[in-house]
Amino acid sequence: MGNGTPVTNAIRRLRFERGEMTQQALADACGVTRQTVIALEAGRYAPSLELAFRIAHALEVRIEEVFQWAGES
Amino acid sequence: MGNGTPVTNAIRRLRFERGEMTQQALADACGVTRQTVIALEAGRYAPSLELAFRIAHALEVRIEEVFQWAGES
DNA sequence: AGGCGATGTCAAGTATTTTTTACCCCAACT
DNA sequence: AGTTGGGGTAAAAAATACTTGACATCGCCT
Repeated sequence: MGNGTPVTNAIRRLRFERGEMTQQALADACGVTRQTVIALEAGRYAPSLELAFRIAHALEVRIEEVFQWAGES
Repeated sequence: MGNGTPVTNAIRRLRFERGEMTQQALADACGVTRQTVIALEAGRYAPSLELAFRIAHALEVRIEEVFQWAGES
Protein backbone atom coordinates (compact mmCIF):
# COMPACT_ATOMS: atom_id res chain seq x y z
CA MET A 1 0.00 0.00 0.00
CA GLY A 2 1.37 3.37 -0.76
CA ASN A 3 3.30 4.04 2.38
CA GLY A 4 6.05 6.54 1.71
CA THR A 5 7.54 7.69 4.98
CA PRO A 6 10.19 5.71 6.86
CA VAL A 7 8.95 7.22 10.10
CA THR A 8 6.23 5.38 11.99
CA ASN A 9 4.45 6.44 15.15
CA ALA A 10 2.53 5.18 18.14
CA ILE A 11 0.16 8.09 18.47
CA ARG A 12 -2.96 6.00 18.51
CA ARG A 13 -1.71 3.62 21.18
CA LEU A 14 -0.42 6.42 23.39
CA ARG A 15 -3.64 8.32 22.98
CA PHE A 16 -5.56 5.50 24.61
CA GLU A 17 -2.91 4.77 27.20
CA ARG A 18 -3.11 8.42 28.14
CA GLY A 19 -6.68 8.02 29.28
CA GLU A 20 -9.11 7.91 26.38
CA MET A 21 -7.84 11.04 24.75
CA THR A 22 -9.87 11.68 21.61
CA GLN A 23 -8.40 12.65 18.25
CA GLN A 24 -10.02 16.04 18.57
CA ALA A 25 -8.58 16.60 22.02
CA LEU A 26 -5.09 15.79 20.82
CA ALA A 27 -5.57 17.98 17.78
CA ASP A 28 -6.64 20.90 19.96
CA ALA A 29 -3.76 20.36 22.33
CA CYS A 30 -1.39 20.57 19.38
CA GLY A 31 -3.08 23.36 17.51
CA VAL A 32 -3.90 21.37 14.37
CA THR A 33 -7.04 19.92 12.87
CA ARG A 34 -8.41 16.48 13.59
CA GLN A 35 -7.63 15.44 10.03
CA THR A 36 -3.98 15.98 10.69
CA VAL A 37 -4.11 13.57 13.60
CA ILE A 38 -5.98 11.03 11.48
CA ALA A 39 -3.42 11.25 8.68
CA LEU A 40 -0.55 10.90 11.14
CA GLU A 41 -2.10 7.88 12.85
CA ALA A 42 -2.62 6.34 9.43
CA GLY A 43 1.07 6.87 8.76
CA ARG A 44 0.44 8.84 5.60
CA TYR A 45 3.28 11.23 6.32
CA ALA A 46 5.57 12.37 9.09
CA PRO A 47 4.77 15.60 10.89
CA SER A 48 7.01 18.63 10.96
CA LEU A 49 9.62 18.57 13.72
CA GLU A 50 7.77 21.27 15.58
CA LEU A 51 4.50 19.36 15.51
CA ALA A 52 6.37 16.24 16.60
CA PHE A 53 7.53 18.14 19.67
CA ARG A 54 4.01 19.35 20.42
CA ILE A 55 2.56 15.86 20.04
CA ALA A 56 5.16 14.33 22.32
CA HIS A 57 4.50 17.07 24.85
CA ALA A 58 0.75 16.53 24.69
CA LEU A 59 1.19 12.78 25.16
CA GLU A 60 3.77 13.38 27.88
CA VAL A 61 6.45 11.20 26.34
CA ARG A 62 9.75 11.68 24.57
CA ILE A 63 9.80 12.06 20.81
CA GLU A 64 11.53 8.74 20.34
CA GLU A 65 8.69 7.05 22.16
CA VAL A 66 6.11 8.40 19.76
CA PHE A 67 8.05 8.27 16.52
CA GLN A 68 10.25 5.45 15.31
CA TRP A 69 12.70 5.68 12.50
CA ALA A 70 13.59 2.73 10.29
CA GLY A 71 17.34 3.13 10.50
CA GLU A 72 18.64 2.65 14.01
CA SER A 73 22.01 1.14 14.72
CA MET B 1 16.90 38.46 12.63
CA GLY B 2 14.16 37.00 10.57
CA ASN B 3 14.00 33.84 12.56
CA GLY B 4 10.87 31.96 11.81
CA THR B 5 11.16 28.58 13.50
CA PRO B 6 10.61 27.99 17.21
CA VAL B 7 12.96 25.04 17.04
CA THR B 8 16.63 25.65 17.76
CA ASN B 9 19.49 23.20 17.52
CA ALA B 10 22.97 22.44 18.77
CA ILE B 11 24.29 20.88 15.61
CA ARG B 12 27.36 23.05 15.42
CA ARG B 13 28.43 22.44 19.00
CA LEU B 14 27.85 18.69 18.75
CA ARG B 15 29.71 18.54 15.47
CA PHE B 16 32.87 19.75 17.19
CA GLU B 17 32.33 17.71 20.32
CA ARG B 18 32.00 14.66 18.12
CA GLY B 19 35.59 15.03 16.95
CA GLU B 20 36.02 17.77 14.40
CA MET B 21 33.31 16.53 12.12
CA THR B 22 33.07 18.83 9.14
CA GLN B 23 29.84 20.19 7.69
CA GLN B 24 30.42 18.19 4.56
CA ALA B 25 30.99 15.00 6.53
CA LEU B 26 27.76 15.48 8.43
CA ALA B 27 25.93 16.31 5.23
CA ASP B 28 27.20 13.12 3.61
CA ALA B 29 26.32 11.06 6.65
CA CYS B 30 22.77 12.38 6.43
CA GLY B 31 22.38 12.30 2.68
CA VAL B 32 21.86 16.03 2.22
CA THR B 33 23.92 18.86 0.81
CA ARG B 34 26.27 21.07 2.77
CA GLN B 35 23.95 24.00 2.21
CA THR B 36 21.29 22.21 4.19
CA VAL B 37 23.64 21.80 7.14
CA ILE B 38 24.64 25.45 6.93
CA ALA B 39 21.02 26.59 6.86
CA LEU B 40 20.17 24.36 9.81
CA GLU B 41 23.12 25.56 11.89
CA ALA B 42 22.09 29.11 11.09
CA GLY B 43 18.62 28.25 12.38
CA ARG B 44 16.93 29.29 9.17
CA TYR B 45 14.41 26.48 9.33
CA ALA B 46 13.74 23.22 11.09
CA PRO B 47 14.53 19.97 9.31
CA SER B 48 11.99 17.31 8.51
CA LEU B 49 11.43 14.75 11.25
CA GLU B 50 13.23 12.13 9.21
CA LEU B 51 16.29 14.31 8.72
CA ALA B 52 16.22 15.15 12.42
CA PHE B 53 16.48 11.43 13.14
CA ARG B 54 19.38 11.02 10.73
CA ILE B 55 21.23 13.99 12.21
CA ALA B 56 20.79 12.74 15.75
CA HIS B 57 21.98 9.34 14.63
CA ALA B 58 25.03 10.77 12.92
CA LEU B 59 25.90 12.82 15.99
CA GLU B 60 25.16 9.85 18.24
CA VAL B 61 22.74 11.67 20.51
CA ARG B 62 19.02 11.75 21.14
CA ILE B 63 16.84 14.11 19.16
CA GLU B 64 16.06 16.20 22.21
CA GLU B 65 19.77 16.79 22.69
CA VAL B 66 20.16 18.24 19.22
CA PHE B 67 16.89 20.08 18.86
CA GLN B 68 15.22 22.25 21.44
CA TRP B 69 11.67 23.42 21.30
CA ALA B 70 10.56 26.71 22.77
CA GLY B 71 7.57 25.38 24.62
CA GLU B 72 8.54 22.90 27.31
CA SER B 73 6.58 22.61 30.52
C1' DA C 1 52.20 34.35 -4.50
C1' DG C 2 49.25 30.75 -5.42
C1' DG C 3 46.25 27.05 -4.14
C1' DC C 4 43.37 24.25 -1.17
C1' DG C 5 39.97 23.07 2.41
C1' DA C 6 36.52 24.55 5.37
C1' DT C 7 33.07 27.88 6.09
C1' DG C 8 29.66 31.17 4.73
C1' DT C 9 26.25 34.11 1.80
C1' DC C 10 22.85 35.10 -1.42
C1' DA C 11 19.48 33.96 -4.68
C1' DA C 12 16.28 31.38 -7.36
C1' DG C 13 13.83 27.59 -8.07
C1' DT C 14 11.84 22.92 -7.47
C1' DA C 15 9.29 19.74 -5.77
C1' DT C 16 7.98 17.63 -2.03
C1' DT C 17 5.15 17.84 2.04
C1' DT C 18 2.35 19.15 5.42
C1' DT C 19 -2.02 20.78 6.60
C1' DT C 20 -6.60 22.27 5.66
C1' DT C 21 -11.33 22.21 3.72
C1' DA C 22 -15.26 19.67 2.66
C1' DC C 23 -17.97 15.59 2.71
C1' DC C 24 -19.23 10.69 4.33
C1' DC C 25 -20.14 6.60 7.63
C1' DC C 26 -21.66 4.47 11.88
C1' DA C 27 -23.21 3.90 16.77
C1' DA C 28 -25.50 5.63 20.69
C1' DC C 29 -28.28 8.29 22.35
C1' DT C 30 -33.03 11.39 23.45
C1' DA D 1 -36.29 10.62 13.29
C1' DG D 2 -32.91 13.58 14.42
C1' DT D 3 -28.64 14.78 16.53
C1' DT D 4 -24.30 14.29 18.72
C1' DG D 5 -19.61 12.35 18.91
C1' DG D 6 -16.00 9.49 17.30
C1' DG D 7 -13.70 8.05 13.25
C1' DG D 8 -12.59 8.23 8.17
C1' DT D 9 -11.57 9.74 2.94
C1' DA D 10 -10.04 12.61 -0.82
C1' DA D 11 -9.19 16.61 -2.89
C1' DA D 12 -6.63 20.91 -3.18
C1' DA D 13 -4.14 24.44 -0.89
C1' DA D 14 -0.52 26.36 1.55
C1' DA D 15 3.86 26.16 3.36
C1' DT D 16 8.67 25.05 3.37
C1' DA D 17 12.48 21.89 3.14
C1' DC D 18 16.02 21.07 0.14
C1' DT D 19 18.94 21.69 -3.99
C1' DT D 20 21.86 23.95 -7.27
C1' DG D 21 25.22 27.22 -8.45
C1' DA D 22 28.00 31.11 -8.18
C1' DC D 23 30.88 33.67 -5.42
C1' DA D 24 33.60 35.61 -0.97
C1' DT D 25 36.49 34.87 3.15
C1' DC D 26 39.82 32.94 6.24
C1' DG D 27 43.77 29.98 7.64
C1' DC D 28 47.21 26.91 6.40
C1' DC D 29 50.46 24.90 3.51
C1' DT D 30 54.24 24.63 -0.40
